[in-house]
Amino acid sequence: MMELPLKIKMNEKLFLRNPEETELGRKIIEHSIIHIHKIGFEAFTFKKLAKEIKTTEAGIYRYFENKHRLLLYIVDWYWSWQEYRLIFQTNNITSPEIKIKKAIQLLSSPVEDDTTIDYISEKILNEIVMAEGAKSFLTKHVREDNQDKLFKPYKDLCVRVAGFIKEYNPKYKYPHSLSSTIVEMAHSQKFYMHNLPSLTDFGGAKDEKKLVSFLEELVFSNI
Amino acid sequence: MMELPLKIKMNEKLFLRNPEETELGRKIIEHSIIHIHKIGFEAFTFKKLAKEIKTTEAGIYRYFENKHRLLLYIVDWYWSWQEYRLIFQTNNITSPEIKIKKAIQLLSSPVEDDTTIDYISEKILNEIVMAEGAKSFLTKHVREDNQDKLFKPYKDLCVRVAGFIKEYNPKYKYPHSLSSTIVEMAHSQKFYMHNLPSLTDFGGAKDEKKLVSFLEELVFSNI
DNA sequence: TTTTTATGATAGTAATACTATTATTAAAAA
DNA sequence: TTTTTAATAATAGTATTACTATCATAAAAA
Repeated sequence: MMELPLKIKMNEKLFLRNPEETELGRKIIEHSIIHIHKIGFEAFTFKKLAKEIKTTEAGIYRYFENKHRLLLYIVDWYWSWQEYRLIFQTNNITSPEIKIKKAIQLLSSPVEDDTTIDYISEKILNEIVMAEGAKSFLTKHVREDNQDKLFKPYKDLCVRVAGFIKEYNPKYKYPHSLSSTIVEMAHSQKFYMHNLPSLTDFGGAKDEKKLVSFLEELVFSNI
Repeated sequence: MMELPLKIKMNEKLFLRNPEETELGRKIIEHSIIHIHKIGFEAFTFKKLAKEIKTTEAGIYRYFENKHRLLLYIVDWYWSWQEYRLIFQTNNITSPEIKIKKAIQLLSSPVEDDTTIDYISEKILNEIVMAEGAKSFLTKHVREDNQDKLFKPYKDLCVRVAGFIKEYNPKYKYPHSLSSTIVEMAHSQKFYMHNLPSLTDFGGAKDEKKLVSFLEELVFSNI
């Protein structure tokens, strides 16, 4: 796959100090991804992360208000990156069918590291989003967070896919719900596949192709 | 709707002392539901709950190892109750089409309190499952919990609905994935509807009917 | 009646989720 | 170059969380 310079503009409310701009900030992002992936979001603390990157707890608090904001930051980054990939891969394609298929494939296939941003591992980030992503919005403060546009990247991606669906069939009544179903299922079915396989029909490890078929059938028999 | 005596057998690994059997135990369940609903699972603590029901923190720890187990307990209770309702409502129905429709309706429609168990509010429980349910399995110890059969009620329900799908069309390749998609979407689309409406096509408050139509179309155009 | 069982009251600990202060250092502005 | 600013390191401190432990007492079962 072709690579190109990538700069994702993040919502300023996510952080206190922009982590992209400093060495320490980038280290925080890099190692929070590794660390959350390793021990899980509940066990993850700023103190542990500080130790790992040889800074102090207070040092990390200068960048992020709390660990939930940091999770939102990396999850938002992930969805922005996915939308960026989708825009790139569907560019110049006119057929809505192919665009939808591209979207499904992009969201379902195993993620490989994109080397353009060296301090973020997209592969690990993808696993975090599968396992912890829902925690970014399953809180008592969803609505305030939503008003602060903190879910914009996820919503933008869903709206884009919903747009493809509308192009394919302008009369279909539930493009947004179908779109969020695809995006969510692409991630949660994979989580189930690895952890609660009886909730899926994808037993083996190499069954991402079946997941793609499932989602494609789900969409195209509908619209 | 007709009511009948209801006794749900809970997995013994969920608790240290069976909460159904004592006054204090039932109070713990009753008020944990109310309290988690009110302040959210992250802010919920045994100390706060203890104060509410005029017992001590240590008193609650005699029943549950930690708050995650308590969440699992009430979430499991919910899915057992839903499966029970589904069994009851599809009893003597032979048409798989009608059974699937019943399932969708049961899972999507607003929940009313079932008065047979006076210390559990199914209506509130349903809202908890929409907002916090995923946290029961989005942990680093999913697999051990799964081995301990702690997700059995959820899986049983999905397997039952998958069975209806197989009855309807034995050749359909993804009955389990489609089933878990329905069950999950019935809950998460409602959550979105109230909190992140742009991810759905259900704007108004009274749009549960549209959700039912969306899910029915999703299933029947597929199988 | 004795023994078991459940609860209440209280204490204590390590870890978490922060906030605050001061000193040091590096980079930018004057 | 000097001075100012900005970023980080080092340290301390607090309230809350997530538990464990102990002992007394009341109620129920044997």
